[in-house]
Amino acid sequence: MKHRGKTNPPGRIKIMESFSKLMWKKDFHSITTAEIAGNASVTEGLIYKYFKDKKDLLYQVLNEHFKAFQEKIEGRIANESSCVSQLEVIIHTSLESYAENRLFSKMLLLEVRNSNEFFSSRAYSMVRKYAATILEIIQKGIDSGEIQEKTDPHLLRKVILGAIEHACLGEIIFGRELDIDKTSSGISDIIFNGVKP
Amino acid sequence: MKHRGKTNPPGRIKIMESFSKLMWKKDFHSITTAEIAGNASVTEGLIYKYFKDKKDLLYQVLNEHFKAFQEKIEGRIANESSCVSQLEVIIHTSLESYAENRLFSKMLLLEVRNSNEFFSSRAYSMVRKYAATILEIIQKGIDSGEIQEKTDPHLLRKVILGAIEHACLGEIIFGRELDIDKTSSGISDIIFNGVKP
DNA sequence: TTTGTAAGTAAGTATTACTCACCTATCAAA
DNA sequence: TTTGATAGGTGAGTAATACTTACTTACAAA
Repeated sequence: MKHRGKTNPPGRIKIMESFSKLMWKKDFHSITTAEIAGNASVTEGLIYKYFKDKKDLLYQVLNEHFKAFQEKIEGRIANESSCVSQLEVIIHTSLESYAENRLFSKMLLLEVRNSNEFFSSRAYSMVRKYAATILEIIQKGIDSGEIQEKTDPHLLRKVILGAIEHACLGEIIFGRELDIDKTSSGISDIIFNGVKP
Repeated sequence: MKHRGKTNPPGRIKIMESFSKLMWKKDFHSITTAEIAGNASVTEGLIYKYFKDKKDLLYQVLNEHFKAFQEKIEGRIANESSCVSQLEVIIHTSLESYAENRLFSKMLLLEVRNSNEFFSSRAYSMVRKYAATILEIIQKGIDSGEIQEKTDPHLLRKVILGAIEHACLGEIIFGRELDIDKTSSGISDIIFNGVKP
Protein backbone atom coordinates (compact mmCIF):
# COMPACT_ATOMS: atom_id res chain seq x y z
CA MET A 1 0.00 0.00 0.00
CA LYS A 2 1.65 3.17 -1.13
CA HIS A 3 1.25 6.69 0.07
CA ARG A 4 -0.35 8.72 -2.69
CA GLY A 5 0.31 12.13 -1.20
CA LYS A 6 -3.34 13.17 -0.89
CA THR A 7 -3.25 13.37 2.89
CA ASN A 8 -0.44 13.91 5.37
CA PRO A 9 -0.92 11.37 8.18
CA PRO A 10 0.61 11.97 11.62
CA GLY A 11 3.00 9.04 11.26
CA ARG A 12 4.53 10.56 8.15
CA ILE A 13 4.97 13.92 9.84
CA LYS A 14 6.48 12.37 12.94
CA ILE A 15 8.97 10.41 10.86
CA MET A 16 10.09 13.52 8.99
CA GLU A 17 10.42 15.50 12.20
CA SER A 18 12.31 12.74 13.94
CA PHE A 19 14.68 12.43 11.01
CA SER A 20 15.22 16.20 10.92
CA LYS A 21 16.10 16.28 14.60
CA LEU A 22 18.61 13.50 14.14
CA MET A 23 20.15 15.22 11.13
CA TRP A 24 21.02 18.14 13.37
CA LYS A 25 23.33 16.00 15.43
CA LYS A 26 24.59 13.33 13.07
CA ASP A 27 25.46 12.73 9.47
CA PHE A 28 22.98 10.94 7.27
CA HIS A 29 24.63 7.58 7.18
CA SER A 30 25.04 7.21 10.91
CA ILE A 31 21.34 7.72 11.48
CA THR A 32 19.58 4.35 11.68
CA THR A 33 16.02 3.49 10.74
CA ALA A 34 15.59 2.12 14.25
CA GLU A 35 16.49 5.52 15.68
CA ILE A 36 14.19 7.37 13.33
CA ALA A 37 11.27 5.11 14.16
CA GLY A 38 11.96 4.98 17.90
CA ASN A 39 12.29 8.74 18.10
CA ALA A 40 9.03 9.15 16.21
CA SER A 41 7.21 6.51 18.28
CA VAL A 42 6.26 4.47 15.23
CA THR A 43 7.52 1.17 13.91
CA GLU A 44 10.30 0.88 11.37
CA GLY A 45 7.94 -0.60 8.84
CA LEU A 46 5.94 2.62 8.65
CA ILE A 47 8.90 4.52 7.24
CA TYR A 48 8.61 2.37 4.13
CA LYS A 49 4.92 3.13 3.72
CA TYR A 50 5.69 6.77 3.06
CA PHE A 51 9.25 6.67 1.77
CA LYS A 52 10.84 4.43 -0.80
CA ASP A 53 13.99 4.16 1.29
CA LYS A 54 16.10 6.17 3.71
CA LYS A 55 17.43 8.39 0.95
CA ASP A 56 13.94 9.15 -0.28
CA LEU A 57 13.15 10.40 3.21
CA LEU A 58 16.17 12.70 3.00
CA TYR A 59 15.13 14.00 -0.41
CA GLN A 60 11.56 14.65 0.65
CA VAL A 61 12.62 16.56 3.76
CA LEU A 62 15.06 18.57 1.66
CA ASN A 63 12.33 19.26 -0.86
CA GLU A 64 10.11 20.82 1.81
CA HIS A 65 12.89 23.17 2.83
CA PHE A 66 13.69 24.02 -0.74
CA LYS A 67 10.10 25.06 -1.42
CA ALA A 68 10.25 27.68 1.32
CA PHE A 69 13.68 28.79 0.15
CA GLN A 70 12.54 29.21 -3.44
CA GLU A 71 9.47 31.23 -2.43
CA LYS A 72 11.55 33.55 -0.28
CA ILE A 73 13.99 34.18 -3.11
CA GLU A 74 11.30 34.83 -5.69
CA GLY A 75 9.45 37.22 -3.42
CA ARG A 76 12.56 39.25 -2.83
CA ILE A 77 13.76 39.34 -6.41
CA ALA A 78 10.45 40.86 -7.46
CA ASN A 79 11.29 44.03 -5.52
CA GLU A 80 14.55 44.63 -7.35
CA SER A 81 14.81 46.33 -10.69
CA SER A 82 18.42 45.96 -11.82
CA CYS A 83 19.97 42.61 -12.60
CA VAL A 84 22.98 43.19 -10.42
CA SER A 85 20.81 44.00 -7.41
CA GLN A 86 18.73 40.90 -8.12
CA LEU A 87 21.88 38.80 -8.04
CA GLU A 88 22.93 40.54 -4.86
CA VAL A 89 19.60 39.65 -3.34
CA ILE A 90 20.04 36.04 -4.38
CA ILE A 91 23.47 35.93 -2.79
CA HIS A 92 22.19 37.50 0.40
CA THR A 93 19.04 35.41 0.65
CA SER A 94 20.89 32.19 -0.08
CA LEU A 95 23.48 32.90 2.58
CA GLU A 96 20.75 33.85 5.00
CA SER A 97 18.75 30.69 4.35
CA TYR A 98 21.78 28.45 4.57
CA ALA A 99 22.94 30.08 7.77
CA GLU A 100 19.54 30.17 9.42
CA ASN A 101 18.71 26.64 8.48
CA ARG A 102 21.75 24.52 8.94
CA LEU A 103 19.72 21.39 8.42
CA PHE A 104 18.79 22.53 4.94
CA SER A 105 22.30 23.53 3.96
CA LYS A 106 23.81 20.41 5.46
CA MET A 107 21.53 18.18 3.44
CA LEU A 108 21.95 20.12 0.23
CA LEU A 109 25.68 20.74 0.35
CA LEU A 110 27.00 17.66 2.11
CA GLU A 111 24.61 14.75 1.96
CA VAL A 112 22.79 14.41 -1.34
CA ARG A 113 25.27 15.07 -4.11
CA ASN A 114 27.21 11.86 -3.75
CA SER A 115 24.31 9.71 -4.86
CA ASN A 116 22.90 9.55 -8.38
CA GLU A 117 19.36 8.99 -7.13
CA PHE A 118 19.24 12.57 -5.94
CA PHE A 119 19.44 13.87 -9.46
CA SER A 120 16.14 12.31 -10.38
CA SER A 121 14.41 13.52 -7.21
CA ARG A 122 11.91 16.34 -6.95
CA ALA A 123 14.32 18.18 -4.67
CA TYR A 124 16.83 18.31 -7.49
CA SER A 125 14.28 19.77 -9.87
CA MET A 126 13.94 22.62 -7.37
CA VAL A 127 17.70 23.10 -7.48
CA ARG A 128 17.53 23.30 -11.26
CA LYS A 129 14.80 25.90 -11.10
CA TYR A 130 16.85 28.00 -8.70
CA ALA A 131 19.88 27.69 -10.97
CA ALA A 132 17.79 28.55 -14.03
CA THR A 133 16.54 31.72 -12.37
CA ILE A 134 20.10 32.85 -11.73
CA LEU A 135 21.09 32.16 -15.30
CA GLU A 136 18.17 34.15 -16.66
CA ILE A 137 19.07 37.15 -14.56
CA ILE A 138 22.68 36.98 -15.68
CA GLN A 139 21.60 36.78 -19.31
CA LYS A 140 19.30 39.76 -18.88
CA GLY A 141 22.17 41.64 -17.27
CA ILE A 142 24.42 40.91 -20.21
CA ASP A 143 21.75 41.91 -22.71
CA SER A 144 21.07 45.18 -20.93
CA GLY A 145 24.77 46.02 -20.55
CA GLU A 146 24.78 45.78 -16.76
CA ILE A 147 27.22 42.91 -17.04
CA GLN A 148 30.18 42.77 -19.44
CA GLU A 149 29.26 41.24 -22.75
CA LYS A 150 32.22 38.88 -22.82
CA THR A 151 31.09 37.18 -19.57
CA ASP A 152 30.22 33.50 -19.86
CA PRO A 153 26.86 33.32 -18.05
CA HIS A 154 27.26 29.68 -17.04
CA LEU A 155 30.66 30.36 -15.59
CA LEU A 156 29.48 33.42 -13.72
CA ARG A 157 26.71 31.33 -12.23
CA LYS A 158 29.24 28.73 -11.12
CA VAL A 159 31.35 31.41 -9.44
CA ILE A 160 28.32 32.84 -7.66
CA LEU A 161 26.99 29.48 -6.50
CA GLY A 162 30.45 28.27 -5.55
CA ALA A 163 31.13 31.38 -3.51
CA ILE A 164 27.81 31.11 -1.69
CA GLU A 165 28.24 27.45 -0.92
CA HIS A 166 31.84 27.64 0.15
CA ALA A 167 31.14 30.62 2.36
CA CYS A 168 28.67 28.49 4.33
CA LEU A 169 30.80 25.40 4.73
CA GLY A 170 32.57 26.61 7.85
CA GLU A 171 29.23 27.36 9.42
CA ILE A 172 27.77 23.99 8.54
CA ILE A 173 30.75 21.82 9.34
CA PHE A 174 32.35 23.56 12.30
CA GLY A 175 29.45 25.66 13.54
CA ARG A 176 31.40 28.88 13.01
CA GLU A 177 29.58 32.16 13.14
CA LEU A 178 28.84 33.81 9.80
CA ASP A 179 28.25 37.53 9.35
CA ILE A 180 25.71 37.35 6.57
CA ASP A 181 25.64 41.03 5.61
CA LYS A 182 29.39 41.34 5.50
CA THR A 183 29.88 38.06 3.63
CA SER A 184 27.11 38.82 1.20
CA SER A 185 28.33 42.30 0.29
CA GLY A 186 31.91 41.06 0.22
CA ILE A 187 31.11 38.33 -2.29
CA SER A 188 29.10 40.73 -4.43
CA ASP A 189 31.91 43.25 -4.38
CA ILE A 190 34.52 40.71 -5.44
CA ILE A 191 32.42 39.27 -8.24
CA PHE A 192 31.01 42.53 -9.61
CA ASN A 193 34.00 44.81 -9.18
CA GLY A 194 36.96 42.45 -8.93
CA VAL A 195 39.78 42.55 -6.43
CA LYS A 196 42.43 44.28 -8.52
CA PRO A 197 42.92 47.97 -7.73
CA MET B 1 48.41 -6.61 14.59
CA LYS B 2 48.52 -3.14 13.23
CA HIS B 3 50.16 -1.76 10.15
CA ARG B 4 52.96 0.54 11.19
CA GLY B 5 53.57 2.06 7.81
CA LYS B 6 57.18 0.91 7.50
CA THR B 7 56.50 -1.34 4.54
CA ASN B 8 53.79 -1.40 1.92
CA PRO B 9 52.66 -5.02 1.52
CA PRO B 10 50.97 -6.20 -1.69
CA GLY B 11 47.67 -6.84 0.06
CA ARG B 12 47.46 -3.23 1.16
CA ILE B 13 48.19 -1.96 -2.33
CA LYS B 14 45.65 -4.32 -3.90
CA ILE B 15 42.96 -3.17 -1.48
CA MET B 16 43.58 0.48 -2.26
CA GLU B 17 43.58 -0.17 -6.00
CA SER B 18 40.43 -2.24 -5.83
CA PHE B 19 38.69 0.44 -3.82
CA SER B 20 39.81 3.13 -6.25
CA LYS B 21 38.43 1.20 -9.21
CA LEU B 22 35.08 0.78 -7.48
CA MET B 23 34.95 4.47 -6.57
CA TRP B 24 35.00 5.27 -10.27
CA LYS B 25 31.71 3.56 -10.82
CA LYS B 26 29.87 3.90 -7.52
CA ASP B 27 29.45 6.19 -4.58
CA PHE B 28 31.30 5.40 -1.38
CA HIS B 29 28.43 4.00 0.60
CA SER B 30 27.26 1.55 -2.04
CA ILE B 31 30.68 -0.05 -2.19
CA THR B 32 30.82 -3.07 0.12
CA THR B 33 33.79 -4.51 1.93
CA ALA B 34 33.00 -7.83 0.24
CA GLU B 35 33.37 -6.19 -3.15
CA ILE B 36 36.60 -4.47 -2.21
CA ALA B 37 38.13 -7.71 -0.92
CA GLY B 38 36.79 -9.87 -3.75
CA ASN B 39 38.07 -7.47 -6.38
CA ALA B 40 41.46 -7.37 -4.69
CA SER B 41 41.62 -11.17 -4.24
CA VAL B 42 42.13 -10.91 -0.52
CA THR B 43 39.86 -11.64 2.42
CA GLU B 44 37.66 -9.02 4.04
CA GLY B 45 39.59 -9.34 7.27
CA LEU B 46 42.76 -8.03 5.67
CA ILE B 47 41.16 -4.66 5.03
CA TYR B 48 41.04 -4.15 8.78
CA LYS B 49 44.71 -4.99 9.19
CA TYR B 50 45.67 -1.90 7.23
CA PHE B 51 42.70 0.38 7.69
CA LYS B 52 40.76 1.27 10.80
CA ASP B 53 37.49 1.11 8.92
CA LYS B 54 36.04 1.73 5.47
CA LYS B 55 36.25 5.48 5.88
CA ASP B 56 39.89 5.29 6.86
CA LEU B 57 40.54 3.51 3.57
CA LEU B 58 38.84 6.39 1.78
CA TYR B 59 40.88 8.96 3.65
CA GLN B 60 44.16 7.19 3.01
CA VAL B 61 43.50 6.86 -0.72
CA LEU B 62 42.52 10.53 -0.83
CA ASN B 63 45.68 11.42 1.05
CA GLU B 64 47.84 9.76 -1.58
CA HIS B 65 46.20 11.80 -4.31
CA PHE B 66 46.45 14.98 -2.32
CA LYS B 67 50.19 14.57 -1.89
CA ALA B 68 50.69 14.54 -5.66
CA PHE B 69 48.30 17.46 -6.04
CA GLN B 70 50.10 19.56 -3.47
CA GLU B 71 53.51 18.88 -5.00
CA LYS B 72 52.28 19.87 -8.43
CA ILE B 73 50.85 23.12 -7.15
CA GLU B 74 53.95 24.06 -5.19
CA GLY B 75 56.22 23.35 -8.12
CA ARG B 76 54.22 25.59 -10.39
CA ILE B 77 53.78 28.47 -7.96
CA ALA B 78 57.53 28.70 -7.60
CA ASN B 79 57.79 29.84 -11.24
CA GLU B 80 55.44 32.79 -10.80
CA SER B 81 56.48 36.14 -9.44
CA SER B 82 53.28 38.15 -8.94
CA CYS B 83 50.64 37.12 -6.46
CA VAL B 84 47.84 37.39 -8.96
CA SER B 85 49.61 35.06 -11.37
CA GLN B 86 50.29 32.66 -8.51
CA LEU B 87 46.59 32.59 -7.74
CA GLU B 88 45.85 32.09 -11.40
CA VAL B 89 48.20 29.14 -11.42
CA ILE B 90 46.46 27.69 -8.39
CA ILE B 91 43.09 28.03 -10.08
CA HIS B 92 44.36 26.44 -13.26
CA THR B 93 46.24 23.62 -11.57
CA SER B 94 43.36 22.82 -9.25
CA LEU B 95 40.91 22.66 -12.13
CA GLU B 96 43.33 20.54 -14.09
CA SER B 97 43.90 18.10 -11.25
CA TYR B 98 40.22 17.80 -10.47
CA ALA B 99 39.33 17.29 -14.10
CA GLU B 100 42.12 14.85 -14.84
CA ASN B 101 41.53 12.84 -11.73
CA ARG B 102 37.85 12.48 -11.19
CA LEU B 103 38.41 9.96 -8.45
CA PHE B 104 40.33 12.52 -6.44
CA SER B 105 37.78 15.28 -6.93
CA LYS B 106 34.85 12.97 -6.28
CA MET B 107 36.28 11.86 -2.97
CA LEU B 108 37.30 15.34 -1.89
CA LEU B 109 34.20 17.25 -2.97
CA LEU B 110 31.42 14.71 -2.51
CA GLU B 111 32.37 11.92 -0.15
CA VAL B 112 34.40 13.07 2.83
CA ARG B 113 32.92 16.31 4.07
CA ASN B 114 29.77 14.83 5.54
CA SER B 115 31.64 12.95 8.24
CA ASN B 116 33.43 14.52 11.21
CA GLU B 117 36.12 11.87 11.22
CA PHE B 118 37.54 13.34 8.04
CA PHE B 119 38.50 16.52 9.80
CA SER B 120 40.94 14.71 12.02
CA SER B 121 42.45 12.72 9.15
CA ARG B 122 45.83 13.31 7.54
CA ALA B 123 44.07 14.04 4.28
CA TYR B 124 42.37 17.00 5.88
CA SER B 125 45.64 18.37 7.15
CA MET B 126 46.73 18.44 3.48
CA VAL B 127 43.60 20.42 2.65
CA ARG B 128 44.48 22.91 5.36
CA LYS B 129 47.97 23.30 4.03
CA TYR B 130 46.62 23.97 0.54
CA ALA B 131 44.17 26.51 1.94
CA ALA B 132 46.90 28.15 4.01
CA THR B 133 49.08 28.59 0.94
CA ILE B 134 46.27 30.40 -0.85
CA LEU B 135 45.68 32.67 2.10
CA GLU B 136 49.35 33.58 2.31
CA ILE B 137 49.48 34.54 -1.34
CA ILE B 138 46.36 36.68 -0.98
CA GLN B 139 47.86 38.42 2.03
CA LYS B 140 51.08 39.09 0.17
CA GLY B 141 49.04 40.47 -2.73
CA ILE B 142 47.22 42.85 -0.42
CA ASP B 143 50.43 43.96 1.25
CA SER B 144 52.12 44.63 -2.07
CA GLY B 145 49.12 46.46 -3.49
CA GLU B 146 48.36 43.88 -6.19
CA ILE B 147 45.02 43.26 -4.53
CA GLN B 148 42.75 45.95 -3.14
CA GLU B 149 43.47 46.71 0.48
CA LYS B 150 39.84 46.49 1.58
CA THR B 151 39.60 42.85 0.41
CA ASP B 152 38.87 40.31 3.15
CA PRO B 153 41.49 37.63 2.47
CA HIS B 154 39.44 34.80 3.98
CA LEU B 155 36.45 35.74 1.90
CA LEU B 156 38.47 36.00 -1.28
CA ARG B 157 39.83 32.53 -0.58
CA LYS B 158 36.29 31.23 -0.17
CA VAL B 159 35.26 32.73 -3.49
CA ILE B 160 38.28 31.24 -5.25
CA LEU B 161 37.85 27.78 -3.72
CA GLY B 162 34.10 27.84 -4.22
CA ALA B 163 34.46 28.82 -7.86
CA ILE B 164 37.00 26.08 -8.50
CA GLU B 165 34.94 23.42 -6.80
CA HIS B 166 31.64 24.38 -8.30
CA ALA B 167 33.15 24.56 -11.76
CA CYS B 168 34.13 20.89 -11.46
CA LEU B 169 30.86 19.56 -10.12
CA GLY B 170 29.27 19.05 -13.52
CA GLU B 171 32.30 17.13 -14.62
CA ILE B 172 32.35 14.93 -11.55
CA ILE B 173 28.64 14.27 -11.26
CA PHE B 174 27.46 14.16 -14.85
CA GLY B 175 30.72 13.47 -16.65
CA ARG B 176 30.43 16.69 -18.64
CA GLU B 177 33.44 17.95 -20.54
CA LEU B 178 35.32 20.84 -19.00
CA ASP B 179 37.48 23.26 -20.96
CA ILE B 180 40.14 23.86 -18.35
CA ASP B 181 41.91 26.80 -19.99
CA LYS B 182 38.71 28.66 -20.72
CA THR B 183 37.20 27.96 -17.31
CA SER B 184 40.39 28.85 -15.51
CA SER B 185 40.92 32.17 -17.28
CA GLY B 186 37.20 32.92 -17.01
CA ILE B 187 37.20 32.46 -13.24
CA SER B 188 40.36 34.53 -12.86
CA ASP B 189 38.90 37.30 -14.99
CA ILE B 190 35.69 37.45 -12.97
CA ILE B 191 37.42 37.45 -9.62
CA PHE B 192 40.26 39.82 -10.46
CA ASN B 193 38.49 42.26 -12.75
CA GLY B 194 34.82 41.85 -11.89
CA VAL B 195 31.92 41.49 -14.30
CA LYS B 196 30.65 45.04 -14.28
CA PRO B 197 31.63 47.08 -17.34
C1' DT C 1 -24.14 -3.30 7.10
C1' DT C 2 -20.81 -4.05 4.05
C1' DT C 3 -16.63 -2.97 1.92
C1' DG C 4 -12.55 -0.73 0.31
C1' DT C 5 -8.74 1.48 1.61
C1' DA C 6 -5.45 4.20 4.35
C1' DA C 7 -2.77 3.97 8.72
C1' DG C 8 -0.05 1.34 11.34
C1' DT C 9 2.16 -3.08 13.38
C1' DA C 10 5.31 -7.05 14.28
C1' DA C 11 8.15 -10.37 12.99
C1' DG C 12 10.83 -11.52 9.91
C1' DT C 13 15.50 -11.71 6.30
C1' DA C 14 19.62 -11.00 3.67
C1' DT C 15 23.39 -8.17 3.81
C1' DT C 16 26.68 -5.36 5.94
C1' DA C 17 30.84 -3.64 8.40
C1' DC C 18 33.74 -5.28 11.46
C1' DT C 19 36.17 -8.87 14.96
C1' DC C 20 38.78 -12.64 16.50
C1' DA C 21 41.37 -16.66 16.76
C1' DC C 22 44.41 -18.78 13.99
C1' DC C 23 48.03 -20.02 10.41
C1' DT C 24 52.51 -19.39 8.03
C1' DA C 25 56.90 -17.36 6.78
C1' DT C 26 60.73 -14.63 7.95
C1' DC C 27 64.62 -13.45 10.42
C1' DA C 28 67.35 -11.68 14.30
C1' DA C 29 68.99 -12.86 18.79
C1' DA C 30 70.17 -16.24 22.48
C1' DT D 1 69.95 -24.43 16.36
C1' DT D 2 66.42 -23.17 18.70
C1' DT D 3 63.51 -19.67 20.01
C1' DG D 4 60.32 -16.30 19.51
C1' DA D 5 58.67 -12.00 17.96
C1' DT D 6 56.44 -9.99 14.31
C1' DA D 7 54.32 -9.03 9.67
C1' DG D 8 51.18 -10.83 6.13
C1' DG D 9 47.22 -13.12 5.48
C1' DT D 10 42.91 -16.32 6.34
C1' DG D 11 38.09 -17.70 7.33
C1' DA D 12 34.52 -18.29 10.25
C1' DG D 13 32.13 -15.82 12.98
C1' DT D 14 28.55 -11.62 14.96
C1' DA D 15 25.61 -7.78 16.00
C1' DA D 16 23.32 -4.42 13.68
C1' DT D 17 21.32 -2.61 9.61
C1' DA D 18 17.98 -1.39 5.79
C1' DC D 19 14.24 -3.13 3.99
C1' DT D 20 10.02 -6.72 3.24
C1' DT D 21 5.92 -9.10 4.06
C1' DA D 22 1.79 -10.58 6.01
C1' DC D 23 -1.11 -8.93 9.08
C1' DT D 24 -4.49 -5.81 11.97
C1' DT D 25 -7.23 -1.74 12.93
C1' DA D 26 -9.90 2.60 11.93
C1' DC D 27 -13.22 4.63 9.36
C1' DA D 28 -15.71 6.85 5.54
C1' DA D 29 -18.82 6.08 1.79
C1' DA D 30 -22.32 3.12 -0.58
